[in-house]
Amino acid sequence: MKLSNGVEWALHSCVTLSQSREPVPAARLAELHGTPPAYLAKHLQALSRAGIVHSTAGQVGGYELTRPAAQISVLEVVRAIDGGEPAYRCTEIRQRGPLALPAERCERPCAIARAMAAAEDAWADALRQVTIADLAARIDADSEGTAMAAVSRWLTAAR
Amino acid sequence: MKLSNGVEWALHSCVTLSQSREPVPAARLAELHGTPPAYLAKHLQALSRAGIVHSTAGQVGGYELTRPAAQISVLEVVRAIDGGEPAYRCTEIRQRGPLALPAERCERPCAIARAMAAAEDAWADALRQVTIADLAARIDADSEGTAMAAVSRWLTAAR
DNA sequence: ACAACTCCGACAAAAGATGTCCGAGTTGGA
DNA sequence: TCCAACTCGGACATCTTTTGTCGGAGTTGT
Repeated sequence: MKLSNGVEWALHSCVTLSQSREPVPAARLAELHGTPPAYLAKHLQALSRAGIVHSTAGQVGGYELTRPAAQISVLEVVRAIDGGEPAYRCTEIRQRGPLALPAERCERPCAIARAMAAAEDAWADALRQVTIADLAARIDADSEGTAMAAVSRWLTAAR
Repeated sequence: MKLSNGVEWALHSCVTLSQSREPVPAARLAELHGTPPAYLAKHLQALSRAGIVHSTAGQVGGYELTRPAAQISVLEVVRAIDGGEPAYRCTEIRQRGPLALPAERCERPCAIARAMAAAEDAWADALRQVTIADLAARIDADSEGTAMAAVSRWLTAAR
């Protein structure tokens, strides 16, 4: 079970975007994070499709959050990048082989699938309760209140 | 984020093994579950390396559980197949780019990594509380007490 | 001692993720 | 009104991971 690497870049990008009210180009975000520019842009497109960020073209274009950072959960970002499909998907083993069950007795999911789904629900709930604003606040607290100000300063100064 | 397909086969195999006190060959399990025999054997080897099952060679050989099914958690099986590495692993973005933090201020994990790790802990806790015996009992309950008996009967009869 | 059965690690094929490129559209200025 | 520069967006290679397969080594019962 491996999570796409772009999830990390997307989360950092959202935290960065929460510190700027002007649109930020993808190339600027890539420079700040030290990532391949074109590939980061690909993931930002996924965020745009999910309705998390809004893209404006043109000379002063770029990406910006569609909502306040406190209303964007980490789960939303992860789902946008990684896709909403569950990590464990049942192949319905019980309907194959010499002891195959008839399809009419398989309306409820398999007990194994239920257990795996419950675990994934717990994982999703944990991510749903954390917002982008929370992440920004925690990162700021880790650096004693200097990190977010530095990001905001760099975003406007580099223009 | 995708979980290996072999996890499902391994869990079903463990439930099946819990119903037999004699060793069961990998080919027999593959026939029962309708899976590629050689590939299932590969995953059973992983379970053997993790100390969950014990393999005996020879004419009447096969796989059997090393412990009572009530003492084997689902998490153990998942970890044995999928590997214990966390799904989200931090690339330390904060140490790259123009606003890179010095390494000595990065002893604690990044706030984003902490949030993701907490979610994975919740996922692992959910799977740790379910045992192979629980799965067998639930599958049996779903089929009104006929499934496990049928498995046990098929395992001995097909010999 | 033999023969048959088992597991086990090394070898290909397929899929997904990663990374890159150029075109379409839009905006600001002349 | 036109132009030029900048932006995003989807289509195109490259690469790692997963999936799947095979024959060999070892062990057990006859």
